This record gives sequence, structure tokens and C-alpha cells, in this order.
Amino acid sequence: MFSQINPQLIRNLEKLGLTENEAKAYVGLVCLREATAREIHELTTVPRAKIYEILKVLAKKGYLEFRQGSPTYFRAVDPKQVIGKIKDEFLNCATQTLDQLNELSYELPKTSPVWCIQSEWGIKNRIREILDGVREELIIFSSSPEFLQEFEAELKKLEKTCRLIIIVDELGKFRSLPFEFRETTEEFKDFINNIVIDGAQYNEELFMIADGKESIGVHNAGNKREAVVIRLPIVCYLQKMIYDRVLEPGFIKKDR
Amino acid sequence: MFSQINPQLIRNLEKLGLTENEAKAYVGLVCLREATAREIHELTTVPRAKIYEILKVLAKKGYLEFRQGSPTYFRAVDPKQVIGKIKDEFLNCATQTLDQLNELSYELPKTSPVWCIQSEWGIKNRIREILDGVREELIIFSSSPEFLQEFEAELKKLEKTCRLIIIVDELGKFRSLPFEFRETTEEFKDFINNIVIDGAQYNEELFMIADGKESIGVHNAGNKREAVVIRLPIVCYLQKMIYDRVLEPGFIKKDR
DNA sequence: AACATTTGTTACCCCTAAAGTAACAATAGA
DNA sequence: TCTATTGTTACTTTAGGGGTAACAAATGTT
Repeated sequence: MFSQINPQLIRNLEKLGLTENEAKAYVGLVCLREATAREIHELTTVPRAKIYEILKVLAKKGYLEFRQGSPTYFRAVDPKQVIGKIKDEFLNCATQTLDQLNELSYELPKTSPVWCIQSEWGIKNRIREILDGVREELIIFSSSPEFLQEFEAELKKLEKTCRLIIIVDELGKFRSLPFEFRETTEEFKDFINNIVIDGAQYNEELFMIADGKESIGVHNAGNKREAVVIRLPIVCYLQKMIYDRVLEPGFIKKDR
Repeated sequence: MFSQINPQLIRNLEKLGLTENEAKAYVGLVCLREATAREIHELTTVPRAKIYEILKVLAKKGYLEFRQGSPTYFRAVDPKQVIGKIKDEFLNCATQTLDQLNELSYELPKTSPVWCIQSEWGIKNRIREILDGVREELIIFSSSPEFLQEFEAELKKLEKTCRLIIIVDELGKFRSLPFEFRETTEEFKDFINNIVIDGAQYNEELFMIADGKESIGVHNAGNKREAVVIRLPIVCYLQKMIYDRVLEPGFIKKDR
């Protein structure tokens, strides 16, 4: 019977700060509306010897009410109230933490010119940051439509305020996207698809140069995705030169 | 040097889901802007042998970026981004959890007529719920202005739509509150201030009867606060009778 | 009144995550 | 070549949470 209960729900409650048993007991009590410790124990597989202490803790936290007696009866406080309280407390904690962190770092100068990013979220975050900063020109090379799709809205905006050059390896893959694409030379396509470092295939999925002074490259190596940000104008300039070559012999295909 | 750093900040970050060492490392890195593993270790007291693994985890989570080499350099991602991400993930989890809980309990009928509440938050929550439900008459006895202050706004609203009777033990204590008070008889005052059960002093701080059918009493016993909610109309009726007596001989003092 | 059942409590063990420690390999600089 | 630093590995310790067994207190039954 309890086996039907979503174990995901238990895990969610754990993420919200309850222990596994607390979560089970609270969920059980929400199901039963009103119950004795034993009934909760039977429904939830929380050991009977543990259930009393756990219910006490939940009552202290305000997640349930009780009616003393033998047996004592319990009822759950409305989930809306409970989750609302947890949410409020967490948000307070988060804003306070942010304030404290900001006191430590008035601004974060991005001192060094080269950085690697490993998390998916971090990569997208940084791409967005770069897109926000573009003033005149943005050159993009891409071999996977995924990223362009993700940032379609931002790119559409940029299209109006600056030069936007998007180079792809195969026009076909990008047909569904509403941009003007240029295609690389065959030579470059072969090159980019066959980079092997230390026996592992390197897959350059995205490469952007913003205003000729900041670049980000996202590649896939051995199942792991990683991004490299470079802020050295010289390096970016060289990279830009190479990418300009890619387009030789000055040949432009439009896809629509 | 690091001793100046707010340990509260570390605890906050722990509440947001980091381990102690992760929190220390991230805070250290925010302070240093850009640093090697050793520098972070020296600033934060995180063992040097542990710092590498921890920084790896933080990078995976997207909270920092790195520049490989010997030594490898690290920099913190802007706290605004990091806290923002944590917050978003938490809120998603919270709303999902609430949905799942609501599926279990379409509505929570408050079946039983008597419940105890132990948490401060739970008590206030329930008082608010009762205040929301009052239609015609609300009788309040209070010996501590704290609660009336807390719910001043709600009570002011109720004053317009229903009969509101507030009885207090000493008019003086409540002088600053903008309500019309009635005072109890001396006899009742003595009685209420000297309730002893099992050797412990019982202190009735607040008592409310809503529409003669639901009551909540908040009392303090041995440093712990507790509330009892009763929904039996008969019991409430009896309680109301007693409280009516309290006002005998029909004598009403107005405080302004 | 004697017995059995249920309620509530206590004391223990186990496991795991995370913190701390010590010693070693790999690398870089002198 | 030698030394200092970087980075890694294996181990110990600790604390919190989970599980089990056994007992006292209360309740119910014959």
C-alpha cells in the first residue's frame, strides 16, 4: 500500500531539510489525516521504536499537531503551510548569505584571462554573461544546434544591435533555426571532426568570439563537457583569423 | 585572518546544501578572487589533502572555474549567480513537493475536535487560521500583550465585521494597543495567575473563542509554550459561560 | 485480580558521509 | 641533481541517522 507512494516525494522532502524518517512519517500522516503512532509506523516502515521521537521532532518544528492520550493521536498540518514555512526560511537564509558574500567581494574582477568550466549550468551561465556583454560583433561556430536553440531569444536580440556571424558545419542540421548561417569549408569540417587528444575524441560543439576580445569554446571529450573562456585579445584575434579562413574562399551560403 | 570570517556565513551555506568544507573553500575563494589550492587551504583551515577533491566538487556544481596548470588556479563564480541557482533549484523542489503532497490529501478535514500544538510557528499559524474563519463573534482573553500586538492588523479588520470582545487581566499592560478592553474581576485574576499542575506553574497567555464553537488556548508551562485547540461547540459554550462570568458584575472599563 | 496486549521508552549496534591525518608520487624550479 | 611544492592515496575518527531488541507503563480482557 505504502509502496505506491512516490519515493521521489521522500527524496524531495529530504532536500527540503527533513530526514528520511521524518519525511516518511509526515507523508504517512498526510495520507492518514489523523492517526496513532502505530498506524503511521505500519504505513511507513519507520521502526516503531523510532516513530515517537520523530513525531516529537515534527511537532516541535510545527509540521504536525497532536492530541495527548493513550494512544496519542496525530494530525498533519496542511502541506501548503508547511512547505510555505520551509520555503520562507530557506529564502531568508539565501538572501542573508548573498549579502554576507557580497560584503566579501565588492566586485569580482575577472583577473585571469583563461578559465575552465565544468558544470553544464556554469557553462550556460557564462555564455549568457558573454552574450550580455557583446557590443559590436559576435562570431559563432557551432556543430550542435542545441546551444543555438537554447539561446535563440538572446541571439535574435543581438542580431539587431550588432554584427552576428554564425558558422556551422552542416547547414542541414540547423535548418529549423531562424538565422542566417554560413558553412565551413570541407577541409575545416574534416579537421574539426577529427581532433584526438590523448586518445580521446575532442568534439568542438560551440565556439564564440565576442568583440574580438573574449572567446568561449565548449567541447566534449570522453563524455564530459567542458568550456574554456579566453579573454586575451591577442589569442582571440588569432582565433578569429583562423575562423575567418574557414569561410574562404569567401563563399557564403544562405539558408533562407 | 580567516577567524574574522563570519561562521554564520558557513552555517548558512551549509543550510543551502554545501558541506562545511565546501562552504569554507567557496568563501575563501570569494575572498581571494583567484587563488591556488594551497592559498585557499591556508586561508580556510581546510586540510590540504582534502582541498583538491572539494574544489573538484565545487567546479562540478558550477560554483567555481579553474585554469589548469601547476599549480592550478581557481576563481569563484559570482555569488549572485551561485545563490540564484541554489534558490531556483530549491524553489522548484518545494513546489513539486507541495504538488505531490496535495495529491495525497485533497482536503484535510480537521476530524478530531482537540489538538495540541507545540511549535511557536504552528501556534501563530493556527491563530491566524482561526481569525480568518470568524464570522460573528470573537472573545479574547489575554494576559500578555505580545499576541495582540502580533495580530493587531487582523483584529482591527475583524472589529469592523463582527463583535470583538477583548478581556485582559490588567488594563495597564495593554495601554499602547488601540482596542477597547474589558478587565477581569480580581477573583479571576488571582485564579488565572496561580494555576499549578504537577508542581509547574501554568500561565494562560491567550484564550480565544470564535463564534462560540472553536477555541484556542495558549499557555506557558515550565518554559515551554503550548496551544490547545478545541472545536467542540459544547465545551466552547461552557468556556464562554465561564468567561462571561469573569466580567461580572457586568462592569466594563474602557481604556480610551 | 491476574493476565495479555498495546503504548511508549531506552539502550544498543550499524552504516555512511564528511572531516582529519599521514605518507607518497609527480612536477617544477634552483 | 636536488629540493620544494603540487597533487594523490589510503587510512582513522567522528557524528547523525537508521535499525533492533528488550523493557516499563498503561490499557484492556477474562
